[in-house]
Amino acid sequence: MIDVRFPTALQIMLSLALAQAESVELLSSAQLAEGVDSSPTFVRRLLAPLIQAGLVRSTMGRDGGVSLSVHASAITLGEIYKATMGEKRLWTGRSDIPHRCLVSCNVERFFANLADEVDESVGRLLGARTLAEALSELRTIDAERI
Amino acid sequence: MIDVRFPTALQIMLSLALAQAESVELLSSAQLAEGVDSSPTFVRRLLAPLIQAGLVRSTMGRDGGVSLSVHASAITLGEIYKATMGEKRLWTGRSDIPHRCLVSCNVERFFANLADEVDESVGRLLGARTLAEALSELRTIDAERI
DNA sequence: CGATATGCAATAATGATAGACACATATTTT
DNA sequence: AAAATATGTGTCTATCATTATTGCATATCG
Repeated sequence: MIDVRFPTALQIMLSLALAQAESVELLSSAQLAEGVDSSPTFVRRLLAPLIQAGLVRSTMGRDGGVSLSVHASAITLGEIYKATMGEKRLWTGRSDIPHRCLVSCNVERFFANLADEVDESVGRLLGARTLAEALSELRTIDAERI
Repeated sequence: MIDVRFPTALQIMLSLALAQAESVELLSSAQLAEGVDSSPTFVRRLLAPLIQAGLVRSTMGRDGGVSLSVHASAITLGEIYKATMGEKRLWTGRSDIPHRCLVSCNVERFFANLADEVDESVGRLLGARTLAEALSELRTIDAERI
C-alpha cells in the first residue's frame, strides 16, 4: 500500500493553519478525518508525533480537539515531515547483500551515503518553507482555478 | 513490500561498470542475480528499461548477456534512476480527496507542485554524478574498510 | 452521571512489490 | 539439424508495509 502519511499530515496541518487564521479554536479528529477522507483513528495516529514534537496541542474530553501550538509562520514543512516520518528515510537500500565482490561488499554503504544526501537535500527544501507560506500558496492556487 | 528497484538497478549498473573496467565482455542475468541476491527474472525486468534507454546493450542466445553500451563516465545516476523508475514520482499524494474547503480543494495540486520540486532536486543531485565516479567511490569505501 | 472527545492496542483488510514458473525466441556449439 | 543456453515476457502467487476497523480506557464539559 502506498504511504500517504506525509501528504495527509500536511493536509491536516494546513487545515489547522486555516482554522488558526480564521480564529477557530479547535478541530476534532472527526472533522479533520472528514477533510482528508479518512478515519479519526488514522488522523489521531498522525497527530500523535506532531503533538510530541510540540507543533500541535490537543485538548482531551468533551468539546476537545486539536490546534496549532504556535503560529503557522513558525512551523516549517521540514518539521512536519520529520515528525511524521520519524527515522524512515526517503530511500532504503537492500540489506544483507552477500559479500562477493567489490560491488556487493560496498554498495550498501555507498547507497546509504547517497540516501543521506537525498534526505539532506529534501530536508533543506522543506525546511525553507513555512506552513503559513504554504497556506498562502493554497490561496493562490485557489484563485488561479478561476 | 519496500521498493528496491533503484538500489538494485544501481548495483547492477555498478557491476557492469566494474566488468567494463576489467574488460569483461558480458555478464549474464544469472551472474548479476547472484550478485544482487535475487532472481534472473527480476534482473532482466530491471534491465529492460535500461536497455530501452540505451544505457545497456544485450546479446541474446547462448553465451549472451549484457554490458554497458557506453563508457561508465558517460552515464549519470540520474539517467539510471529515470530509466528504472519511469514516471513514478518520489512522492505521490492522495487523489480523489473530496472538495469541501480551501484546503481540500487545493492540497492535491499544492502537493503535486511540492513533489515536482523534490523530484527536480533529487534529479539534479543524481544528474551530477556519473557511474564511473560512483565506482571510484566504491573503491574508496572499500579501502576505508581497512 | 451522561455525552463525547482523545489515546492507544489489537486485529483485519488492502495493495504494491518481488518471486516463481512457463514458454517463446535467439544464438552458439556440436 | 539438434542440443544447449541465453534473453524477453506473461501470469500467478507470496510477501509485507500501510491503512482501516474495532474496542476500550481516560479525560472533560454540562
